[in-house]
Amino acid sequence: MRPPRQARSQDTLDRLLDAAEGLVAERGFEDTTIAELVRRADSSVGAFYARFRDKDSLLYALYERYLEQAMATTDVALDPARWVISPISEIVRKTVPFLVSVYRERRGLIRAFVLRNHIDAEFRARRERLSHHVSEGLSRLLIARRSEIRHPNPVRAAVFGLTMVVNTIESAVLFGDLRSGALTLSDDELGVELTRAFLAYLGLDDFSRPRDPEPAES
Amino acid sequence: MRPPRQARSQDTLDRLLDAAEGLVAERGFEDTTIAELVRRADSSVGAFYARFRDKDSLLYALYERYLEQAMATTDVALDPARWVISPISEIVRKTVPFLVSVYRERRGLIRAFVLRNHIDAEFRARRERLSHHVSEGLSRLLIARRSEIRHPNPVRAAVFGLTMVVNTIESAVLFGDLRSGALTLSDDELGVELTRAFLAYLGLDDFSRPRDPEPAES
DNA sequence: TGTACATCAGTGAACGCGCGTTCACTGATGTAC
DNA sequence: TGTACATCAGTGAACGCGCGTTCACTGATGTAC
Repeated sequence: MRPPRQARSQDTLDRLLDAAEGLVAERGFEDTTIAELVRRADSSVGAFYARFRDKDSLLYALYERYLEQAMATTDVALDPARWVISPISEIVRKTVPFLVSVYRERRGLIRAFVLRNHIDAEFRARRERLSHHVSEGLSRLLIARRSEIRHPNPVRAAVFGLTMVVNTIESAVLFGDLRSGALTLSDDELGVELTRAFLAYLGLDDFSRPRDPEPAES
Repeated sequence: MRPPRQARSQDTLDRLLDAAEGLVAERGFEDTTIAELVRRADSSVGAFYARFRDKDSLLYALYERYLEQAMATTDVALDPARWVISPISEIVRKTVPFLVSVYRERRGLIRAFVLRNHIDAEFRARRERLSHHVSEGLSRLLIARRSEIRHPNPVRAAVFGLTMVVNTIESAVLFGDLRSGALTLSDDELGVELTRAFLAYLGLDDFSRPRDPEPAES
């Protein structure tokens, strides 16, 4: 992507990226044509190719922009200062449903990225940066509480558990699995089951074992 | 797909399907051209269009053939007679790694189907038949052993747990996640972790809780 | 058993459609002196 | 402060490539009488 030299072209670039994000979210990348994109951005085919080498590098640019945002969101969500007095169960109970909501909000865009990831190794390499960042942040929190975890390898449990959670969110939210057929779940129910699964997999001492009954009133 | 009327054309059809399966497994559906397909099948473009309405219906035909086989495999693998004396832990411990190996063996073909599922609702509808069949079979086994399960809704646990397992196998085996980066797992390790996760999620009474020590020798 | 005709099967060159990309040109902005 | 020139920015019609699909034609197989 050639950087703009004048404010005017920076403006054009912003309009192109915004229009692209909208179109990609609505109809996917393949079904977005350059002609339609420049029409929506009030620009022109030539202006597009002055900034981008080809259509693909547009998707790369969108992905970079998205990855930056996602990393920032991760930093906030997994900031240790935010969870100082929280046990793992609370962290997971709040973080997993939040992740579901993030995927839901940017469904179309993330879907386009995931589809591309499936067939493009270069794209996967960029995602790896984000995965690594998220795994680091989550591991940091969980490892500080490793005494709660009975899984023999807490780091592996954190990373693998997160992978399972993300994969399932992707299939459910992005591709509509679990929305019909034998088992149909709302986003809330999805969050609940994923939380349960993650906690159980980590092997929390106090999870999925019958709680002690509350002390009687009298 | 127009059915053949002569043995000769049945033969051609078989060659077309076999060649197609090979090519699709090697390079995916989009990157398989009709020209290449008929060359490999020792056939011709016209012969192809005498059987198939268009390129897409070829993939549908391959999918039907695959679904039949997968259902048959499921019937064998989840046959209650095979597991009469087995507790859930044994069923899961053997079934999950088997599932990993099935995905590994037919990686390319299944990958093409999954990619198509992501963008084609008609395709998803056909998969639903298989999903349902597998869920039924698994639920049958687990429900007969429901006293082992502490998850409040054993049927949901079986179906949702299976979904998580399948999603993770797809991302790992079909798309090479977990093959580099923070966490790298072999197929065997993948099977082990998925088994652990599934059993923990079901909430088996005797799972992921420290075993009683073996009685001392003396 | 043979003949005529209908239908099935197969061939591959040619067509055509959809888009991504190029390119010749006009206008705007920056810079040297 | 003004002039000349270079570079940046923008325009959109035209091009062209890759493949899926068609179609006019030849040959093989089945069937009626």
